Amino acid sequence: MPETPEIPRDRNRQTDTPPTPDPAPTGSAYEPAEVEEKWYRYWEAGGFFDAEPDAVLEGGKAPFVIPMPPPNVTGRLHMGHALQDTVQDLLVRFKRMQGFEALWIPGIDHAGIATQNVVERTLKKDGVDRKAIGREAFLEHVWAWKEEYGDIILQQKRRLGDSCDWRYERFTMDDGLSRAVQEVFVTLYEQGLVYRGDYLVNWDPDNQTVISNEEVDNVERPGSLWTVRYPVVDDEGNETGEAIQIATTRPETIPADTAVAVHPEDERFTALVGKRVKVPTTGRTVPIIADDAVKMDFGQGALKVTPGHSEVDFEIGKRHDLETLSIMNLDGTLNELAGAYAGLDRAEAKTRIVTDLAEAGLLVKTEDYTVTTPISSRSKAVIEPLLSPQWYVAMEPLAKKALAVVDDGTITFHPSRWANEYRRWLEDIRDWPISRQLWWGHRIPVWYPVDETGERDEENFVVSVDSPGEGYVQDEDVLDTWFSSWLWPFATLGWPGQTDALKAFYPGSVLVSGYDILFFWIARMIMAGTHFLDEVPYTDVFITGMIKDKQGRWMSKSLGNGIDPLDMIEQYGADAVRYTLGVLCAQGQDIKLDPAKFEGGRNFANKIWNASRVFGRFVERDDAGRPTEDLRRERGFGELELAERWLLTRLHDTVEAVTEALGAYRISEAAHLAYDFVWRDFCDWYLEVSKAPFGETPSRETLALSTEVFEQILQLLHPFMPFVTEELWWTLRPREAGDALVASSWPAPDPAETDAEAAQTFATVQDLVTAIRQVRAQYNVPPSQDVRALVGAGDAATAAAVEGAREYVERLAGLSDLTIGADLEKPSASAAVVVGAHVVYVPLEGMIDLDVERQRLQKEIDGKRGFLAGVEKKLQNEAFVSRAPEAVVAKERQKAEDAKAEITALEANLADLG
RNA sequence: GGGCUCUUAGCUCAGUUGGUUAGAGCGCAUCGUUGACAUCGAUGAGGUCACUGGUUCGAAUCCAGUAGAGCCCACCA
Repeated sequence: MPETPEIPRDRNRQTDTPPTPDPAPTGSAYEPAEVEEKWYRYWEAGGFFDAEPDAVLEGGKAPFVIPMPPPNVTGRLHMGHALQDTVQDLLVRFKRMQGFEALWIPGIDHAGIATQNVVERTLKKDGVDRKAIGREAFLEHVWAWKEEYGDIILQQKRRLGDSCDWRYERFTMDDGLSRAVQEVFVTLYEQGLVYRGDYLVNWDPDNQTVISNEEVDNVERPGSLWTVRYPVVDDEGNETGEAIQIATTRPETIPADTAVAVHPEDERFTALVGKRVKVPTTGRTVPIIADDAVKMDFGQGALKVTPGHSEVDFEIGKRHDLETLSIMNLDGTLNELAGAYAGLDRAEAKTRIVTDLAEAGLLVKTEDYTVTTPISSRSKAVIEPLLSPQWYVAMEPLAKKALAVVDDGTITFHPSRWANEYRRWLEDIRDWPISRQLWWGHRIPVWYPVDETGERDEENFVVSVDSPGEGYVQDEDVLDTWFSSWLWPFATLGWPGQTDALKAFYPGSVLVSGYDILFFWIARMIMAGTHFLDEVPYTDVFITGMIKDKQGRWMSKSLGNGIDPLDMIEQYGADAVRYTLGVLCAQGQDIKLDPAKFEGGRNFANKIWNASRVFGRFVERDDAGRPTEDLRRERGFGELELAERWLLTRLHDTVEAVTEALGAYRISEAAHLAYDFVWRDFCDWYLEVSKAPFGETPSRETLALSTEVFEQILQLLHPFMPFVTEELWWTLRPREAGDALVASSWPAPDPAETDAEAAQTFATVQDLVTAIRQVRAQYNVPPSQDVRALVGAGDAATAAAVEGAREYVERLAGLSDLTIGADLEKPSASAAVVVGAHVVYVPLEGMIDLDVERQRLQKEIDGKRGFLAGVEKKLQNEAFVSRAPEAVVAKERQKAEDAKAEITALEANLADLG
């Protein structure tokens, strides 16, 4: 049995003193570099990311599990990782705070071809040739390379703040996973789902390996379409003078033709079917056959059949029992079957053959033609369809199960349209060629008997994890990289061992990935999970958009348009990068990324930092700078001031909305909601209103409430911006060691501490303040100059409400005097603004230009009238009043009334101006 | 050849089941250095939601079509 991975069982939360936060920041700007590293070290060493099977199995905690898409061992962190990791970490931290036993499993993929190429190139620089040193020595080099560079990307992920449980870290080539891979191969073979087949494969002549369909890109390229004469011959082999014209884009494969095909219903050729033609460039004659696959309207209506080098032709060949000639070597040169062209590279051969055809008078014409060319997505080499024996997985039985779990809703895709893509692929799936002609990878567990001469018996192989014993040699090939990564969600937990980790954390919760590996990986993981464990690997799949450059192009080395996330972290801070990516992560559209966008995140982090200083500097501290006093609110909700009741109400609503949005993977929305609350509500209004006047210390009650709300702000923002929030967390009040923000609970404001009426009143205050500021701006009243204002309230009750908020309005609008009354005498030479049920007069003796004010009022009145007209038209519409819901109609009526009152007030003021 | 997505302010994009006078960030304009923050504050300008038609009392939102942009599948040699 494979080794069960060693996962420590004790939660090891640090009890040492946590790092010292900067207690009384003196600079005006937040410096992320100083705080990020120390907190990450504290979190990791303190075991704050640890997830324990026992907590689930015995503690009754609900698990939340995300398998990290393992980055390639050759990889460096790029923006795609940064985006996906941000989402994953956000979810993991959020769920962890919500009380889930949250596990994010990290690891690395061995990335067969990519790694082999990298190491091969490195060796070549030192003059070492892979083939010369042999398999064993080469693999030693690869392992050495892996040991040296293999975990760079995981270190980089730490910079981003990834809260993985690193104790679970795995590598797709480690012992446990290797064992799992081999067993899966054997199991599938025993189930009849792995087989060896001799078919046309996608051959990459550069890397000299087969690749799967998914690894091939079809690229349109300018090329040529040549029309070639194939002379018809009689039974004796003499040319009859007739000929069939054939259009082809691949004249270099002519020597491998084994038939010429026409459509059975094509009357132009009916008489010729059954006769033979002479294949140009070779003396061979081949039959003219009839097959449905031929398109009558393409070229001259006749097709050369080359079963050894074309998939369609291969199928035709099977139907007509044609010979399959393979004229190409594995390196893309032609072999001896190509006669005179043997030894030439395929491109060279093409040119030569065209020239020779022309000389022989067999070339009818050459046309420009756009050729769809298969390209290896990795090496960019033109793929050659070649006949080659390979190992395959029969996919249909696996696909059926994987389809069922999406159809029945066990797995949900976000956004849902990806489920359709997924279905489309699975419903029309082809068998998966899994063998690769590489050295770096999982060796195929197939053993061939060898005789004394060393001859391998290809027929009587044994499929087994371990060698059957003396006299057997193992298959030289390795398995496709994806054949190990499709086991990732459970192999990382110790499968096929029945470990506690597996019991506790399988099935997982969410997979976050880009759509680029939907087929490669996501779909196959679901197949593997449902097939081998009878359970889905996760219930939710969140598909992110792909990161493009500013102009919408893919980021690539050749274009040099990549943005290095580490540079961005250095420049703006990890929190800024994370927050910005969170904002941009809306509903799976691709993201055009301009590095300047990170400024927004940086500014937000800075804003939070500075906000804490408004009240944070009044917190008493010891010599080490730690807060010594635990300020707690003593007043009940009802005793709080208006602004405080409003703030708590907004906090409650915001937390609720953010929680809901995160739960539904609406990351961008959650980010915006939190931002608005922190910046607009907390900073712009609450802090401005509650700030102590110059030279005064705010009351303890004010400090207590500010601390309380800010603490929840930090919790709310922590999944987005873990570093700055953790740093500030320790500056608010004395905390026990280990009482870190990362381990705190997701905020849950008391629904009883909300007050819709207070919120309404405060909104009126905001409107009044804004209105007065508008007047000040309109008339360029400098902030240093105090003005008076008069608020005429509609009735005594609203007047009283505004009276209660008098101080706010005075302070925020810069008023020297505020008169409030239900029935005010309007001062002369004043600007008038209507705010809901209130009219605000701002006396501007000497500052006001009556003409300008008249114009402004008229414009305002016209606007309101236009609006009113629209509303009244709606209300006069019998159909609207009778068919629209009552609430909607009532709302419209209210709008009309408000507009009328506002117009009346404004008109009165206009009249007063004379 | 099939399928999917996108088109909303100068730019980049939000807009959940159809009901706001259509929003944000950046940019732009005007004003602002007394103790959180100029990585800031206040105020403002800026949109017939690609186009056409339909459904509906009501459409940026639903349906059909048109035009652009992009992506994914597919054996037209």
